[in-house]
Amino acid sequence: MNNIDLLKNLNNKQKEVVSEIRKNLLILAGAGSGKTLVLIRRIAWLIHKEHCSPKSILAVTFTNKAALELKIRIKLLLNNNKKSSIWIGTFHSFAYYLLRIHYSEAGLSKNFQIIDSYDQKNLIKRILKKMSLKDKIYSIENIIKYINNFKNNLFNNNNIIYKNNLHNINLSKIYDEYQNLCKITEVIDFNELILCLYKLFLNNHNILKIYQKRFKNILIDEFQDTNDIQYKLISLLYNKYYNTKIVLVGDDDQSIYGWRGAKIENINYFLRDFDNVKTILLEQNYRSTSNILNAANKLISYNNIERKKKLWTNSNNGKLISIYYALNEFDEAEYIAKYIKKNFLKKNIKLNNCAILYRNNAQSRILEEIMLKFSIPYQIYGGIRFFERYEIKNILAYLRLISNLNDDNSFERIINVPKRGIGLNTLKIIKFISEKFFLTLWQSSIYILKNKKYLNKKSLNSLRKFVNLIKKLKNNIIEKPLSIIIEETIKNSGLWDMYNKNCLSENNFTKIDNLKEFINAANYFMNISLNNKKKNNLLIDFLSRILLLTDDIDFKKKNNNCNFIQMMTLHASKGLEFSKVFIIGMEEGIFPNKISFNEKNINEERRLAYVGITRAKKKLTLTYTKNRYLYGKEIHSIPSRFLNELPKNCIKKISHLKNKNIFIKKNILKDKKYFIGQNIYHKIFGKGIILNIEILKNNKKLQIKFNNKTIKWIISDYIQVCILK
DNA sequence: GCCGTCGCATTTTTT
DNA sequence: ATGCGACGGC
Repeated sequence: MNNIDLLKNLNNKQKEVVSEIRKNLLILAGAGSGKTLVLIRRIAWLIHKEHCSPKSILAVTFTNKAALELKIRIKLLLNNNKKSSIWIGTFHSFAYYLLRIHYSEAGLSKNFQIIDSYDQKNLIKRILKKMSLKDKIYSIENIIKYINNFKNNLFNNNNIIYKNNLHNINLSKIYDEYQNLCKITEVIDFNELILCLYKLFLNNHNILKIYQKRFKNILIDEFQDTNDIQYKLISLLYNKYYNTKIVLVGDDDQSIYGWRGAKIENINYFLRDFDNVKTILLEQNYRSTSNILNAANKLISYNNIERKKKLWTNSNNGKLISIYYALNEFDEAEYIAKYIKKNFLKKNIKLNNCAILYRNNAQSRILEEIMLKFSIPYQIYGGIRFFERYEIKNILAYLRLISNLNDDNSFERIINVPKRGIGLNTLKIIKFISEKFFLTLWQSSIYILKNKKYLNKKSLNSLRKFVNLIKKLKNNIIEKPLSIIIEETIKNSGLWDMYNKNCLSENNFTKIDNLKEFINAANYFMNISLNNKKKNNLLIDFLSRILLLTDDIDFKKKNNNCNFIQMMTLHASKGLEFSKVFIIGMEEGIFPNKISFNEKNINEERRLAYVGITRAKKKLTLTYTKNRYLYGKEIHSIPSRFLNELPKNCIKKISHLKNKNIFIKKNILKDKKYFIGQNIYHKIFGKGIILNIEILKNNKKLQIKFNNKTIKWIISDYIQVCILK
């Protein structure tokens, strides 16, 4: 391999990225500008042209999927069958990897486990219950935000200050208790992973030095989505006297994780804090038609922020962007289903290159329903992930408990699953003792079994049975392969029987299926870690690793050759591309989401729309509805402001609403019903539209927006249905 | 201790 | 519409 190959088919800017090795680089890479290709070529360049050791390269991606893609493509390019020693992964897996090695210097226990956001929530719930704080300020969402912000911003929690000082005191009490419980149950959360590594480096210069010396080439992808602590971590790893070279790749227009603490400003900080930085703009888009690109550019220009770059393309106009106005979300889904039938299935065109994107996961439900009805094969990314399923959580809890008896989270989860006669009262006693003597729930149970006075005979018996079961399961794991351990734990714990008993019910059938799938996952994991030296740690490693892998390694045989339409949230679509893209629910309140109706957040929503639009290569369809069911009620929707921000010459509007309106009107008149969005007439106030309906005893109360823009609640008796064209 | 029922609140995005 | 917590009857 020579340098000519590595620069082949690249534009001048791209060539610069691949071959400029004397400077730190800030690459502002627009959507579809060949970013991944360039990254891969650069890594190859470092190895082949500059003779850097693969071990000197650290490549951090945002998701595991991106990491996997990078790994595969590099392997292909390097034509190398050996296991590559380039370190590629997410910040979280990087932190995990190092903390496993340096656990003791980091102040962690040897077998520490990671908790995901679900466990985090449970833990906080338990703390709140214990402290009996009921105020709305102590809602779980708020507490999670507080704790995560606290960690992401290195304890500078300036943005959360409540007027009432008691709140601050309580919040910090909750925080301390949370940290304390994590410590004694030997678990750490996602943010703590990064924070812990940061502190490790900060307090142990000898360790930091090892990695500064090793990682001379640092590449960070999706830099716009890094947070404070990640930025600090990068800064620590960088040592100009060791000649470290950093390449940051990002796109300020695609920053969509502000709610998770991501700071676009990091891009500017990098320019401010680092020497010898060269900024390179990748502005040529190789993905989309110019209609799609123009629409994206126009839309994002409404953010009124100075634009660092502007995408352009050589490709032709292509098809117009369709905007479909649907009656409601069912009509919306049916339109897509019919489109797919007509343009894909009947023509035998594969669906893989086709995606439906939505703002929130709940929107996928109707889609699923309709796709099933029209027999269109689909595949959903995200949503309830495999490892978040109830049955999987249960087996995970058993495995975690037997590898760490002090894992209270897991203990509490499965002490009575399946039912074994240990109810709330027994649990209360166990908790009471644990608090009194500063014991974990497991230790407390042992204590109670010794000092029989705390429980009656029946309860004691049930508890003893449980403790013995766990001991038996624990003894069983010695000297056995991982998948066998898991299989036997599923069977011996009683979980299998619990779901198998009435497997006639569809629900339990899939649950059993998922458990089998979980065993497969363990097998898969065993195979890829075959060269691991220590078998004892395999279970512990497996349990933590899978939490970090949640997003993409869906063990349900994802086969790219299969013919499925892809469905996912806009967030999940980042970094992907499809020939044909639908974005649904283009309505105020949904997209942009109503929680984001302020300037800062609206900008992020707009960037999200930008991300969605730029996923499309050839054809884009946006849909919105007239009415939508929300929280069990039908509401009248208002078209998303983003629709108005698209250039008129790039779009084409489609609606079959007129026909549908007439059809419905007939029904309504027959049933004497009112519906939201219906046009009505009032003797005094004139014409108006129904916004909301409330049912009274004998008639209905209607909220109506009249043509003079006033909104009133009116009893239905005084209203006449008005037939409009 | 278990199970069914009622009423209440809750709907953003994810490593 | 769904899901969770509280409550009461068995």
